[in-house]
Amino acid sequence: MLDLLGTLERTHTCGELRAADAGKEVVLLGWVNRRRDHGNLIFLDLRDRTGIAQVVLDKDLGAEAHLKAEQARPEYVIAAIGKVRLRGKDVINPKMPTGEVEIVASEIRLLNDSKVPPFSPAEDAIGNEEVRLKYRYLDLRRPEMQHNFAVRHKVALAVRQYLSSQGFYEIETPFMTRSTPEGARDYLVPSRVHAGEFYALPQSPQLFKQILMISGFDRYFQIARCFRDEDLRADRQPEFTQIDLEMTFPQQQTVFRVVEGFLAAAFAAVGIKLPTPFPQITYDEAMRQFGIDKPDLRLPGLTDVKFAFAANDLETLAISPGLPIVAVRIPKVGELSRKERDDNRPLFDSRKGAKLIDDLKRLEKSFPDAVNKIREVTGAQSDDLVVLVAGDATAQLRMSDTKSAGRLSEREIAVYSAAGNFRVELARKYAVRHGAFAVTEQVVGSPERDAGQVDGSAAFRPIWVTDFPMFELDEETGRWMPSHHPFTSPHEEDMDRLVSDPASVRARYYDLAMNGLELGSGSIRIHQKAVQQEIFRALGMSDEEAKSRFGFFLEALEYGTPPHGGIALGLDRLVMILAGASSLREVIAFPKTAKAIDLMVDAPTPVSDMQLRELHIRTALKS
RNA sequence: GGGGACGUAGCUCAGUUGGUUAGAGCGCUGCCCUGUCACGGCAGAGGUCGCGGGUUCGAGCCCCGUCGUCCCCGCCA
Repeated sequence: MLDLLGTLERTHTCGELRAADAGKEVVLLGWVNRRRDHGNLIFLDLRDRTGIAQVVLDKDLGAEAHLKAEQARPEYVIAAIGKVRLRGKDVINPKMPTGEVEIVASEIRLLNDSKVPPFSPAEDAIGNEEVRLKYRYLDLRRPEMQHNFAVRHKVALAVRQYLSSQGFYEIETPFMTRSTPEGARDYLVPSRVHAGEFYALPQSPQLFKQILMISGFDRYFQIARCFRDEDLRADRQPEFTQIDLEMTFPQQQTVFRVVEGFLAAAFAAVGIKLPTPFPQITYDEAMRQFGIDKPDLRLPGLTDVKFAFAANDLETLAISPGLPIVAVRIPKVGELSRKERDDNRPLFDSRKGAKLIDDLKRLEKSFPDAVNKIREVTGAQSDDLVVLVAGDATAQLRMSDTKSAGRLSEREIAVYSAAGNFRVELARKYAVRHGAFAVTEQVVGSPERDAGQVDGSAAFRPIWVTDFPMFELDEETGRWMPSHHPFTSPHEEDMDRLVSDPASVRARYYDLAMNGLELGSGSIRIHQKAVQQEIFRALGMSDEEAKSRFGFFLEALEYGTPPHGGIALGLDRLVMILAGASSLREVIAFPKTAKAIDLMVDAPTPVSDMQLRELHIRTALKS
């Protein structure tokens, strides 16, 4: 028989009781985490969001309460009414925050029972994502998940407070909008009223926020849901949340200061000091130093070692003399065995003409001076792993090697990124040995975070990457594509090369990377209609096409559009970093599987013919 | 669209060269137990080996197909 709550009210949460509360009459409400039944003495661990408290039932002190406790099972919802008591010295549990006290219950009410759960929220070790996602409410009861969402809440709140203090208005934009067939695939919403027509869910509020600037709101932000119908990854969900902001009259640095401000506030909210300002690097420099546009600064970058070789060395080694030679150094990994090197070979991408030299010992036999210089210039300690990446002189490639004004050529980028990606792979594989990632885990898991400010300067390494190329060549179509989106402003002094040398045009586009993850990207936008039209043309879009897709926006640009710019940061990814999680699913309450299915509500589903008829839709499925 | 890993009790997993009645730990049920906190002790229940087909005297194990979960490539302006 279940009991009624009646007029009972909670006096304390389970996690808050301390020695100072001894003697208080309390009412605790929560879930039975565990029951330890000693016969005439029963211990119930009562759990709520705040923690766990031990409730004691002594048959001699109350047979009725004891009987209720005997009936209680894991995940029953109960009320424990009684008195807080200091535990005896020998039965204090130092592992629990509430371990110095216990509640001697005079009454237990069983408010609800529970089937035996498919897995226990009380257990630390949890597997099988399928079961976790199906019974998501049980999974979310686990303290770890509760913690992740506490972090998420605190971060979102800190961001709102900071941005509000800087004059930003939070303004919502529509979920049902128009499809703009660039970029990712849209999720579509059929219109009942307009047969055969569809709304699209926004991939981002991009054009709306620009129009809010045209509308004179000066500074806008939104914690905005975005939708992209593309295949999933551990760090990609079909719907995700961005901290989206836009402001009028910004310099790039203005945007940076705002973002640094709210990130520092967000980190502070979870007890971590994040130093500002963040370092900045241009895209070209990032490629040269890290071989990737989202550098992980927790490990050393690439080192240019071309100087160490003479021209005929390169010939002997079949290395392209015109391409860079860089060293990848991973500290403390030690010398690799033949087998380890063979195992690592598939992690190296040689498809675009990059060549890996991973046996420095062997190289040293023929080129002792070169290897010496390399060890010196990379600052390699004796237990550091060093490998070389260069251009393969024997590679047959149909890739343009034309350099445009001062920028990296495609083949140079190919060598750098082969090295950069290999660096990331090695870093991931040998994380235990180099220990650079453990620093982050330590800070994330540090219990001192609640008390005060933990130094995050070594654990979290943000960096701004600036001056991306305006366009990228689409290898399939041979068309120039915008690196970011077509509303990004080119550098004013590069404008005259839009047609003559598009590859050399730099965009006022910037990324924020942290620990090798892309956290966000933004740009200073185009605010003059003529420039916007020119960009559309450079992208191979006819004026008619531009008008039919973005006519409303081009028109808005005609009515006094102020210079403006902004950025969007992935809230889910940010929380993932701060929670020390390895998947977005750990920080999204109701995520979808890799096939974009919600296992709890079982979505998507077929709908009735009636519904389809109203929407003027017929499915093309073969039955 | 492609590649890889996994799928055996409610959960985590073992299962040898294809061979009799498929195991362990946790959980669950019952009984015992007054200081446990991953309580302990005794006894017990619990299996469509993801699903379908094939090979074989015989399949959890081999083959083909299929479904699901995860990771990656493509994709994600």
